[in-house]
Amino acid sequence: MTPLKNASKQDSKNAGKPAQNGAHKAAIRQENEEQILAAAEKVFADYGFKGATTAQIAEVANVPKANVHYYFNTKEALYRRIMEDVCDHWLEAAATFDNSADPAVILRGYIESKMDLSRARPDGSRLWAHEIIRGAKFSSEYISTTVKDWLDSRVVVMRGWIKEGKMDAVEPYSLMYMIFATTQHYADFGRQIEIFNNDQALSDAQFAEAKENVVRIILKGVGLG
Amino acid sequence: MTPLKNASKQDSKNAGKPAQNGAHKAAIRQENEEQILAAAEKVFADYGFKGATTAQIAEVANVPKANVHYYFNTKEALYRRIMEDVCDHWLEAAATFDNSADPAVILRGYIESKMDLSRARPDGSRLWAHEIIRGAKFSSEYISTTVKDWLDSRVVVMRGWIKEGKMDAVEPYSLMYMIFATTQHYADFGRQIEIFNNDQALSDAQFAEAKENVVRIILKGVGLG
DNA sequence: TTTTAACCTGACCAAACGGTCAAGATAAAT
DNA sequence: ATTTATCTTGACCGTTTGGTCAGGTTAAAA
Repeated sequence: MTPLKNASKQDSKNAGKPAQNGAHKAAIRQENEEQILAAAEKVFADYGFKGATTAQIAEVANVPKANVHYYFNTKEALYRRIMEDVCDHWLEAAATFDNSADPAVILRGYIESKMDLSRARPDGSRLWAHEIIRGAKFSSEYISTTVKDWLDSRVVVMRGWIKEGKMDAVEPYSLMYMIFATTQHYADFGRQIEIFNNDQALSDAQFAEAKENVVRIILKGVGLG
Repeated sequence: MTPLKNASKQDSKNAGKPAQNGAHKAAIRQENEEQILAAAEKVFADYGFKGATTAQIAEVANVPKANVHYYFNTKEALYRRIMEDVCDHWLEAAATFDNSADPAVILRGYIESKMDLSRARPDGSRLWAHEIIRGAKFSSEYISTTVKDWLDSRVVVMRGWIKEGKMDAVEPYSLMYMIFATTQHYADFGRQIEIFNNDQALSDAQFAEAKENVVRIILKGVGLG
């Protein structure tokens, strides 16, 4: 499988298309691309790569189907482009996991930023879930390099905390999987939570409470409470 | 949306088909149905309802496509039948959450049985994930009745524990969502965990360690450690 | 103003889709 | 032995799929 990201943003965005345009033309292109990308993210998030159709993406984007193929040659190219965006956002959340501060502060910050990401961009999380459930066909290289390197380095940091007696001797991988799972659950299983919440989406207050509960349980659970 | 389960197991299993057969014919039917169901669970788990194709199910089951439609009239009927099985298994795990014992024992037992279910039947969990991510189109009634009733009753039990000072004052819903998310993550995101584990599925020993870590973090996290 | 390059889209295509059916094969009931 | 009911499946059907393309429109460049 080819790598998810093997070209610069600019190259992949305008694959085989002009780079320099007049202001008006450029604006048209940008607006149409954004509209199609937003629609595709929704439809892919609902049905996954195989289940989504270009016709439905076009309908949601409110453009003719042929226009979708004008801006993004193939369904796969469109999917890859969106996966890049999702990965970029994930990396932003990952960056909050620095190691310049107190373990409790670091973990809290990371959990909170992942919860916020689930709240702000649930479709990205759901799309990622589809991708992994299906076997990470498009993104296994990205996971085994970028994400794994990041994860392994955090695991080293945490083993340091454990050795220094700052944290309980829990397996860092298990802890990280728990953080991934719990934070993303609020996006991926948002519909289920909504049903449990009497068919109403969580209010901002409810979500804030959930976030605080997640932080508290995990921090205390690893001896940082 | 029609209810997921509106007929007895026997009725839906042999929908419009004979109930009494000679031993040989009955054996043939049972074997073919099992083969098709097993194949369908895999394919639906990979691609979801819309993304899965009856041709692929037939290929995995090693029967002609027409035979799939002979035993299960439509793709939807086949999907519903498998969802029923998944729900039945979930109910078994749910049953381990009794309230006749110590809170720590109860929670440990429930978490462990959910982890074991993820290990033993990952496809069922992945299929459920597809169903919810997509918006619970087929199962919203089941969730809002059977599952919600079960969940709410456990929440009441936990609020009792909190009032009696046996457990920290965490929001029970947040705790349950964390248990759902973390335990199911080992099935739904199994491929990702595999990649992090140097492209090797977790060994029995690794999984047992993960299970123990999950139990320990959660129990301590809610003051039951 | 003319030319050129980009944008737009209805109509179309081959392949894949869920589902049907007639006709043959097999086994149970008579 | 004959009838009856079930199992089996290649061939087929109408629809949907991802993708193409000719020919038109629009705006930037010359």
